[in-house]
Amino acid sequence: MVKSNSFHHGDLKRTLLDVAVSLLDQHGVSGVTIRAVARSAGVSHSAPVNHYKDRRALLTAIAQGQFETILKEIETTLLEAPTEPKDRIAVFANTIIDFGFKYPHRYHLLWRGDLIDHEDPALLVVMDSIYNKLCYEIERAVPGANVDKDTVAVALWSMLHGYVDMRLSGMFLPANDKASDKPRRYAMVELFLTVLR
Amino acid sequence: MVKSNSFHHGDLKRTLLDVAVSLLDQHGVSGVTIRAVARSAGVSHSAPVNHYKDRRALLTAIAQGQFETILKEIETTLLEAPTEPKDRIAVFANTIIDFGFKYPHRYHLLWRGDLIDHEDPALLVVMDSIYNKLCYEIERAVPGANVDKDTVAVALWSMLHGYVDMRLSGMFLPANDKASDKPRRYAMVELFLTVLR
DNA sequence: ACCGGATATTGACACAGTCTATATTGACAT
DNA sequence: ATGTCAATATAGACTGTGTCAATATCCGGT
Repeated sequence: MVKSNSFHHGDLKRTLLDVAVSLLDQHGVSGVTIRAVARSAGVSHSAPVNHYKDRRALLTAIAQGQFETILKEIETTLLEAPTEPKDRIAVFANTIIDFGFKYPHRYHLLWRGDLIDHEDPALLVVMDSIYNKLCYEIERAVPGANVDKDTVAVALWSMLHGYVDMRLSGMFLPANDKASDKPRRYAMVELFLTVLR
Repeated sequence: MVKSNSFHHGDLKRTLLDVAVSLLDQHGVSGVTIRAVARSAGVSHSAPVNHYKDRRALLTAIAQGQFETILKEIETTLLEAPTEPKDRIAVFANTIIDFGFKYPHRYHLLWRGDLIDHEDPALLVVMDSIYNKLCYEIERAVPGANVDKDTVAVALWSMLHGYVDMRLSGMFLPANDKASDKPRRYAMVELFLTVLR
């Protein structure tokens, strides 16, 4: 049941989530407290517990939603991407890096295993979807080659995550992200793609 | 001034640091609170302020010490490493990955730019030392090649950090870290090294 | 009309970081 | 030895947090 219920507050659950993302963008994850979210939504400090039992549950919901956004972005971009395998693999890289730089605090939250529930089924589903899509494109790129597809996928995603994470942390400054021309690409990604073939 | 002072407590500053690292290993960074450290050192909750003005200052000191440990480990290992450039580059990879798996909570702290002072001079010095050492070995590996050394260095370190960070976060499970035989190497690292030449 | 479950509020508790005021200690000059 | 001063340690207070329990309020169905 639980249709689009309207009570004191029309669909507070959704409102809480939106407000939480907004606070996240503005102040980072430390600014996303149950009480701050409640304040910002105009409800009592204890109202959110009916919709998210924990701070952890709230943050997990945010993460899940953001992973879904990334997945959707990858899917739509792939629709109009070239058929050249390396171009398609670059779509993953570009999407992830761009998302990280555009929404630094959201990106950081995605990998805060200490703050979110990394066993959450919905979360695992969407992460697996992204990973499997990546593996599929890698398989297309090097059909019979004697490289382990999982190794390539993990190595690539590791590089992407590590780069974004270190850059966003403010601790890794050597600025060298000159993107090249046509379809925007990062030098690092192009370098990595030379391992294929 | 400030020789090895002994007051109520012989060298409390050092004791606080040791206790903090111990708490970090046991309970993660969230367990390293000023008050918990003070309790564990047997002093009042406000005593640490004389040595570390902040929680941030304390955590920064921990991070700096750990980076120095890593640097020292790399240096000593390089002394008895083969002269083959790829082997020497692998020393960086192995040291960082191994450290991460051995001390997960310490590793995580190293990149928590929101918790430590990433402008701290001592911190920057040791990080630069590691980075420059890595660049030096990369330069040796591909002397005149038309690849940007910084791009390679950043790409490699990104991959290492991303891999360790995702594995430690508990959110990236595809287990594929089969190390190969001789000098222990990670498949991912070997894959990456194929981009050189 | 009313009843039950979902939803929201209020208040309390323990813990955190940080600040201020105060007390203690040790070294050093007199 | 005495007194002074800075470094060091303590105690207390303030605000903010997550979480829980008790209570109040509203909605949909009977």
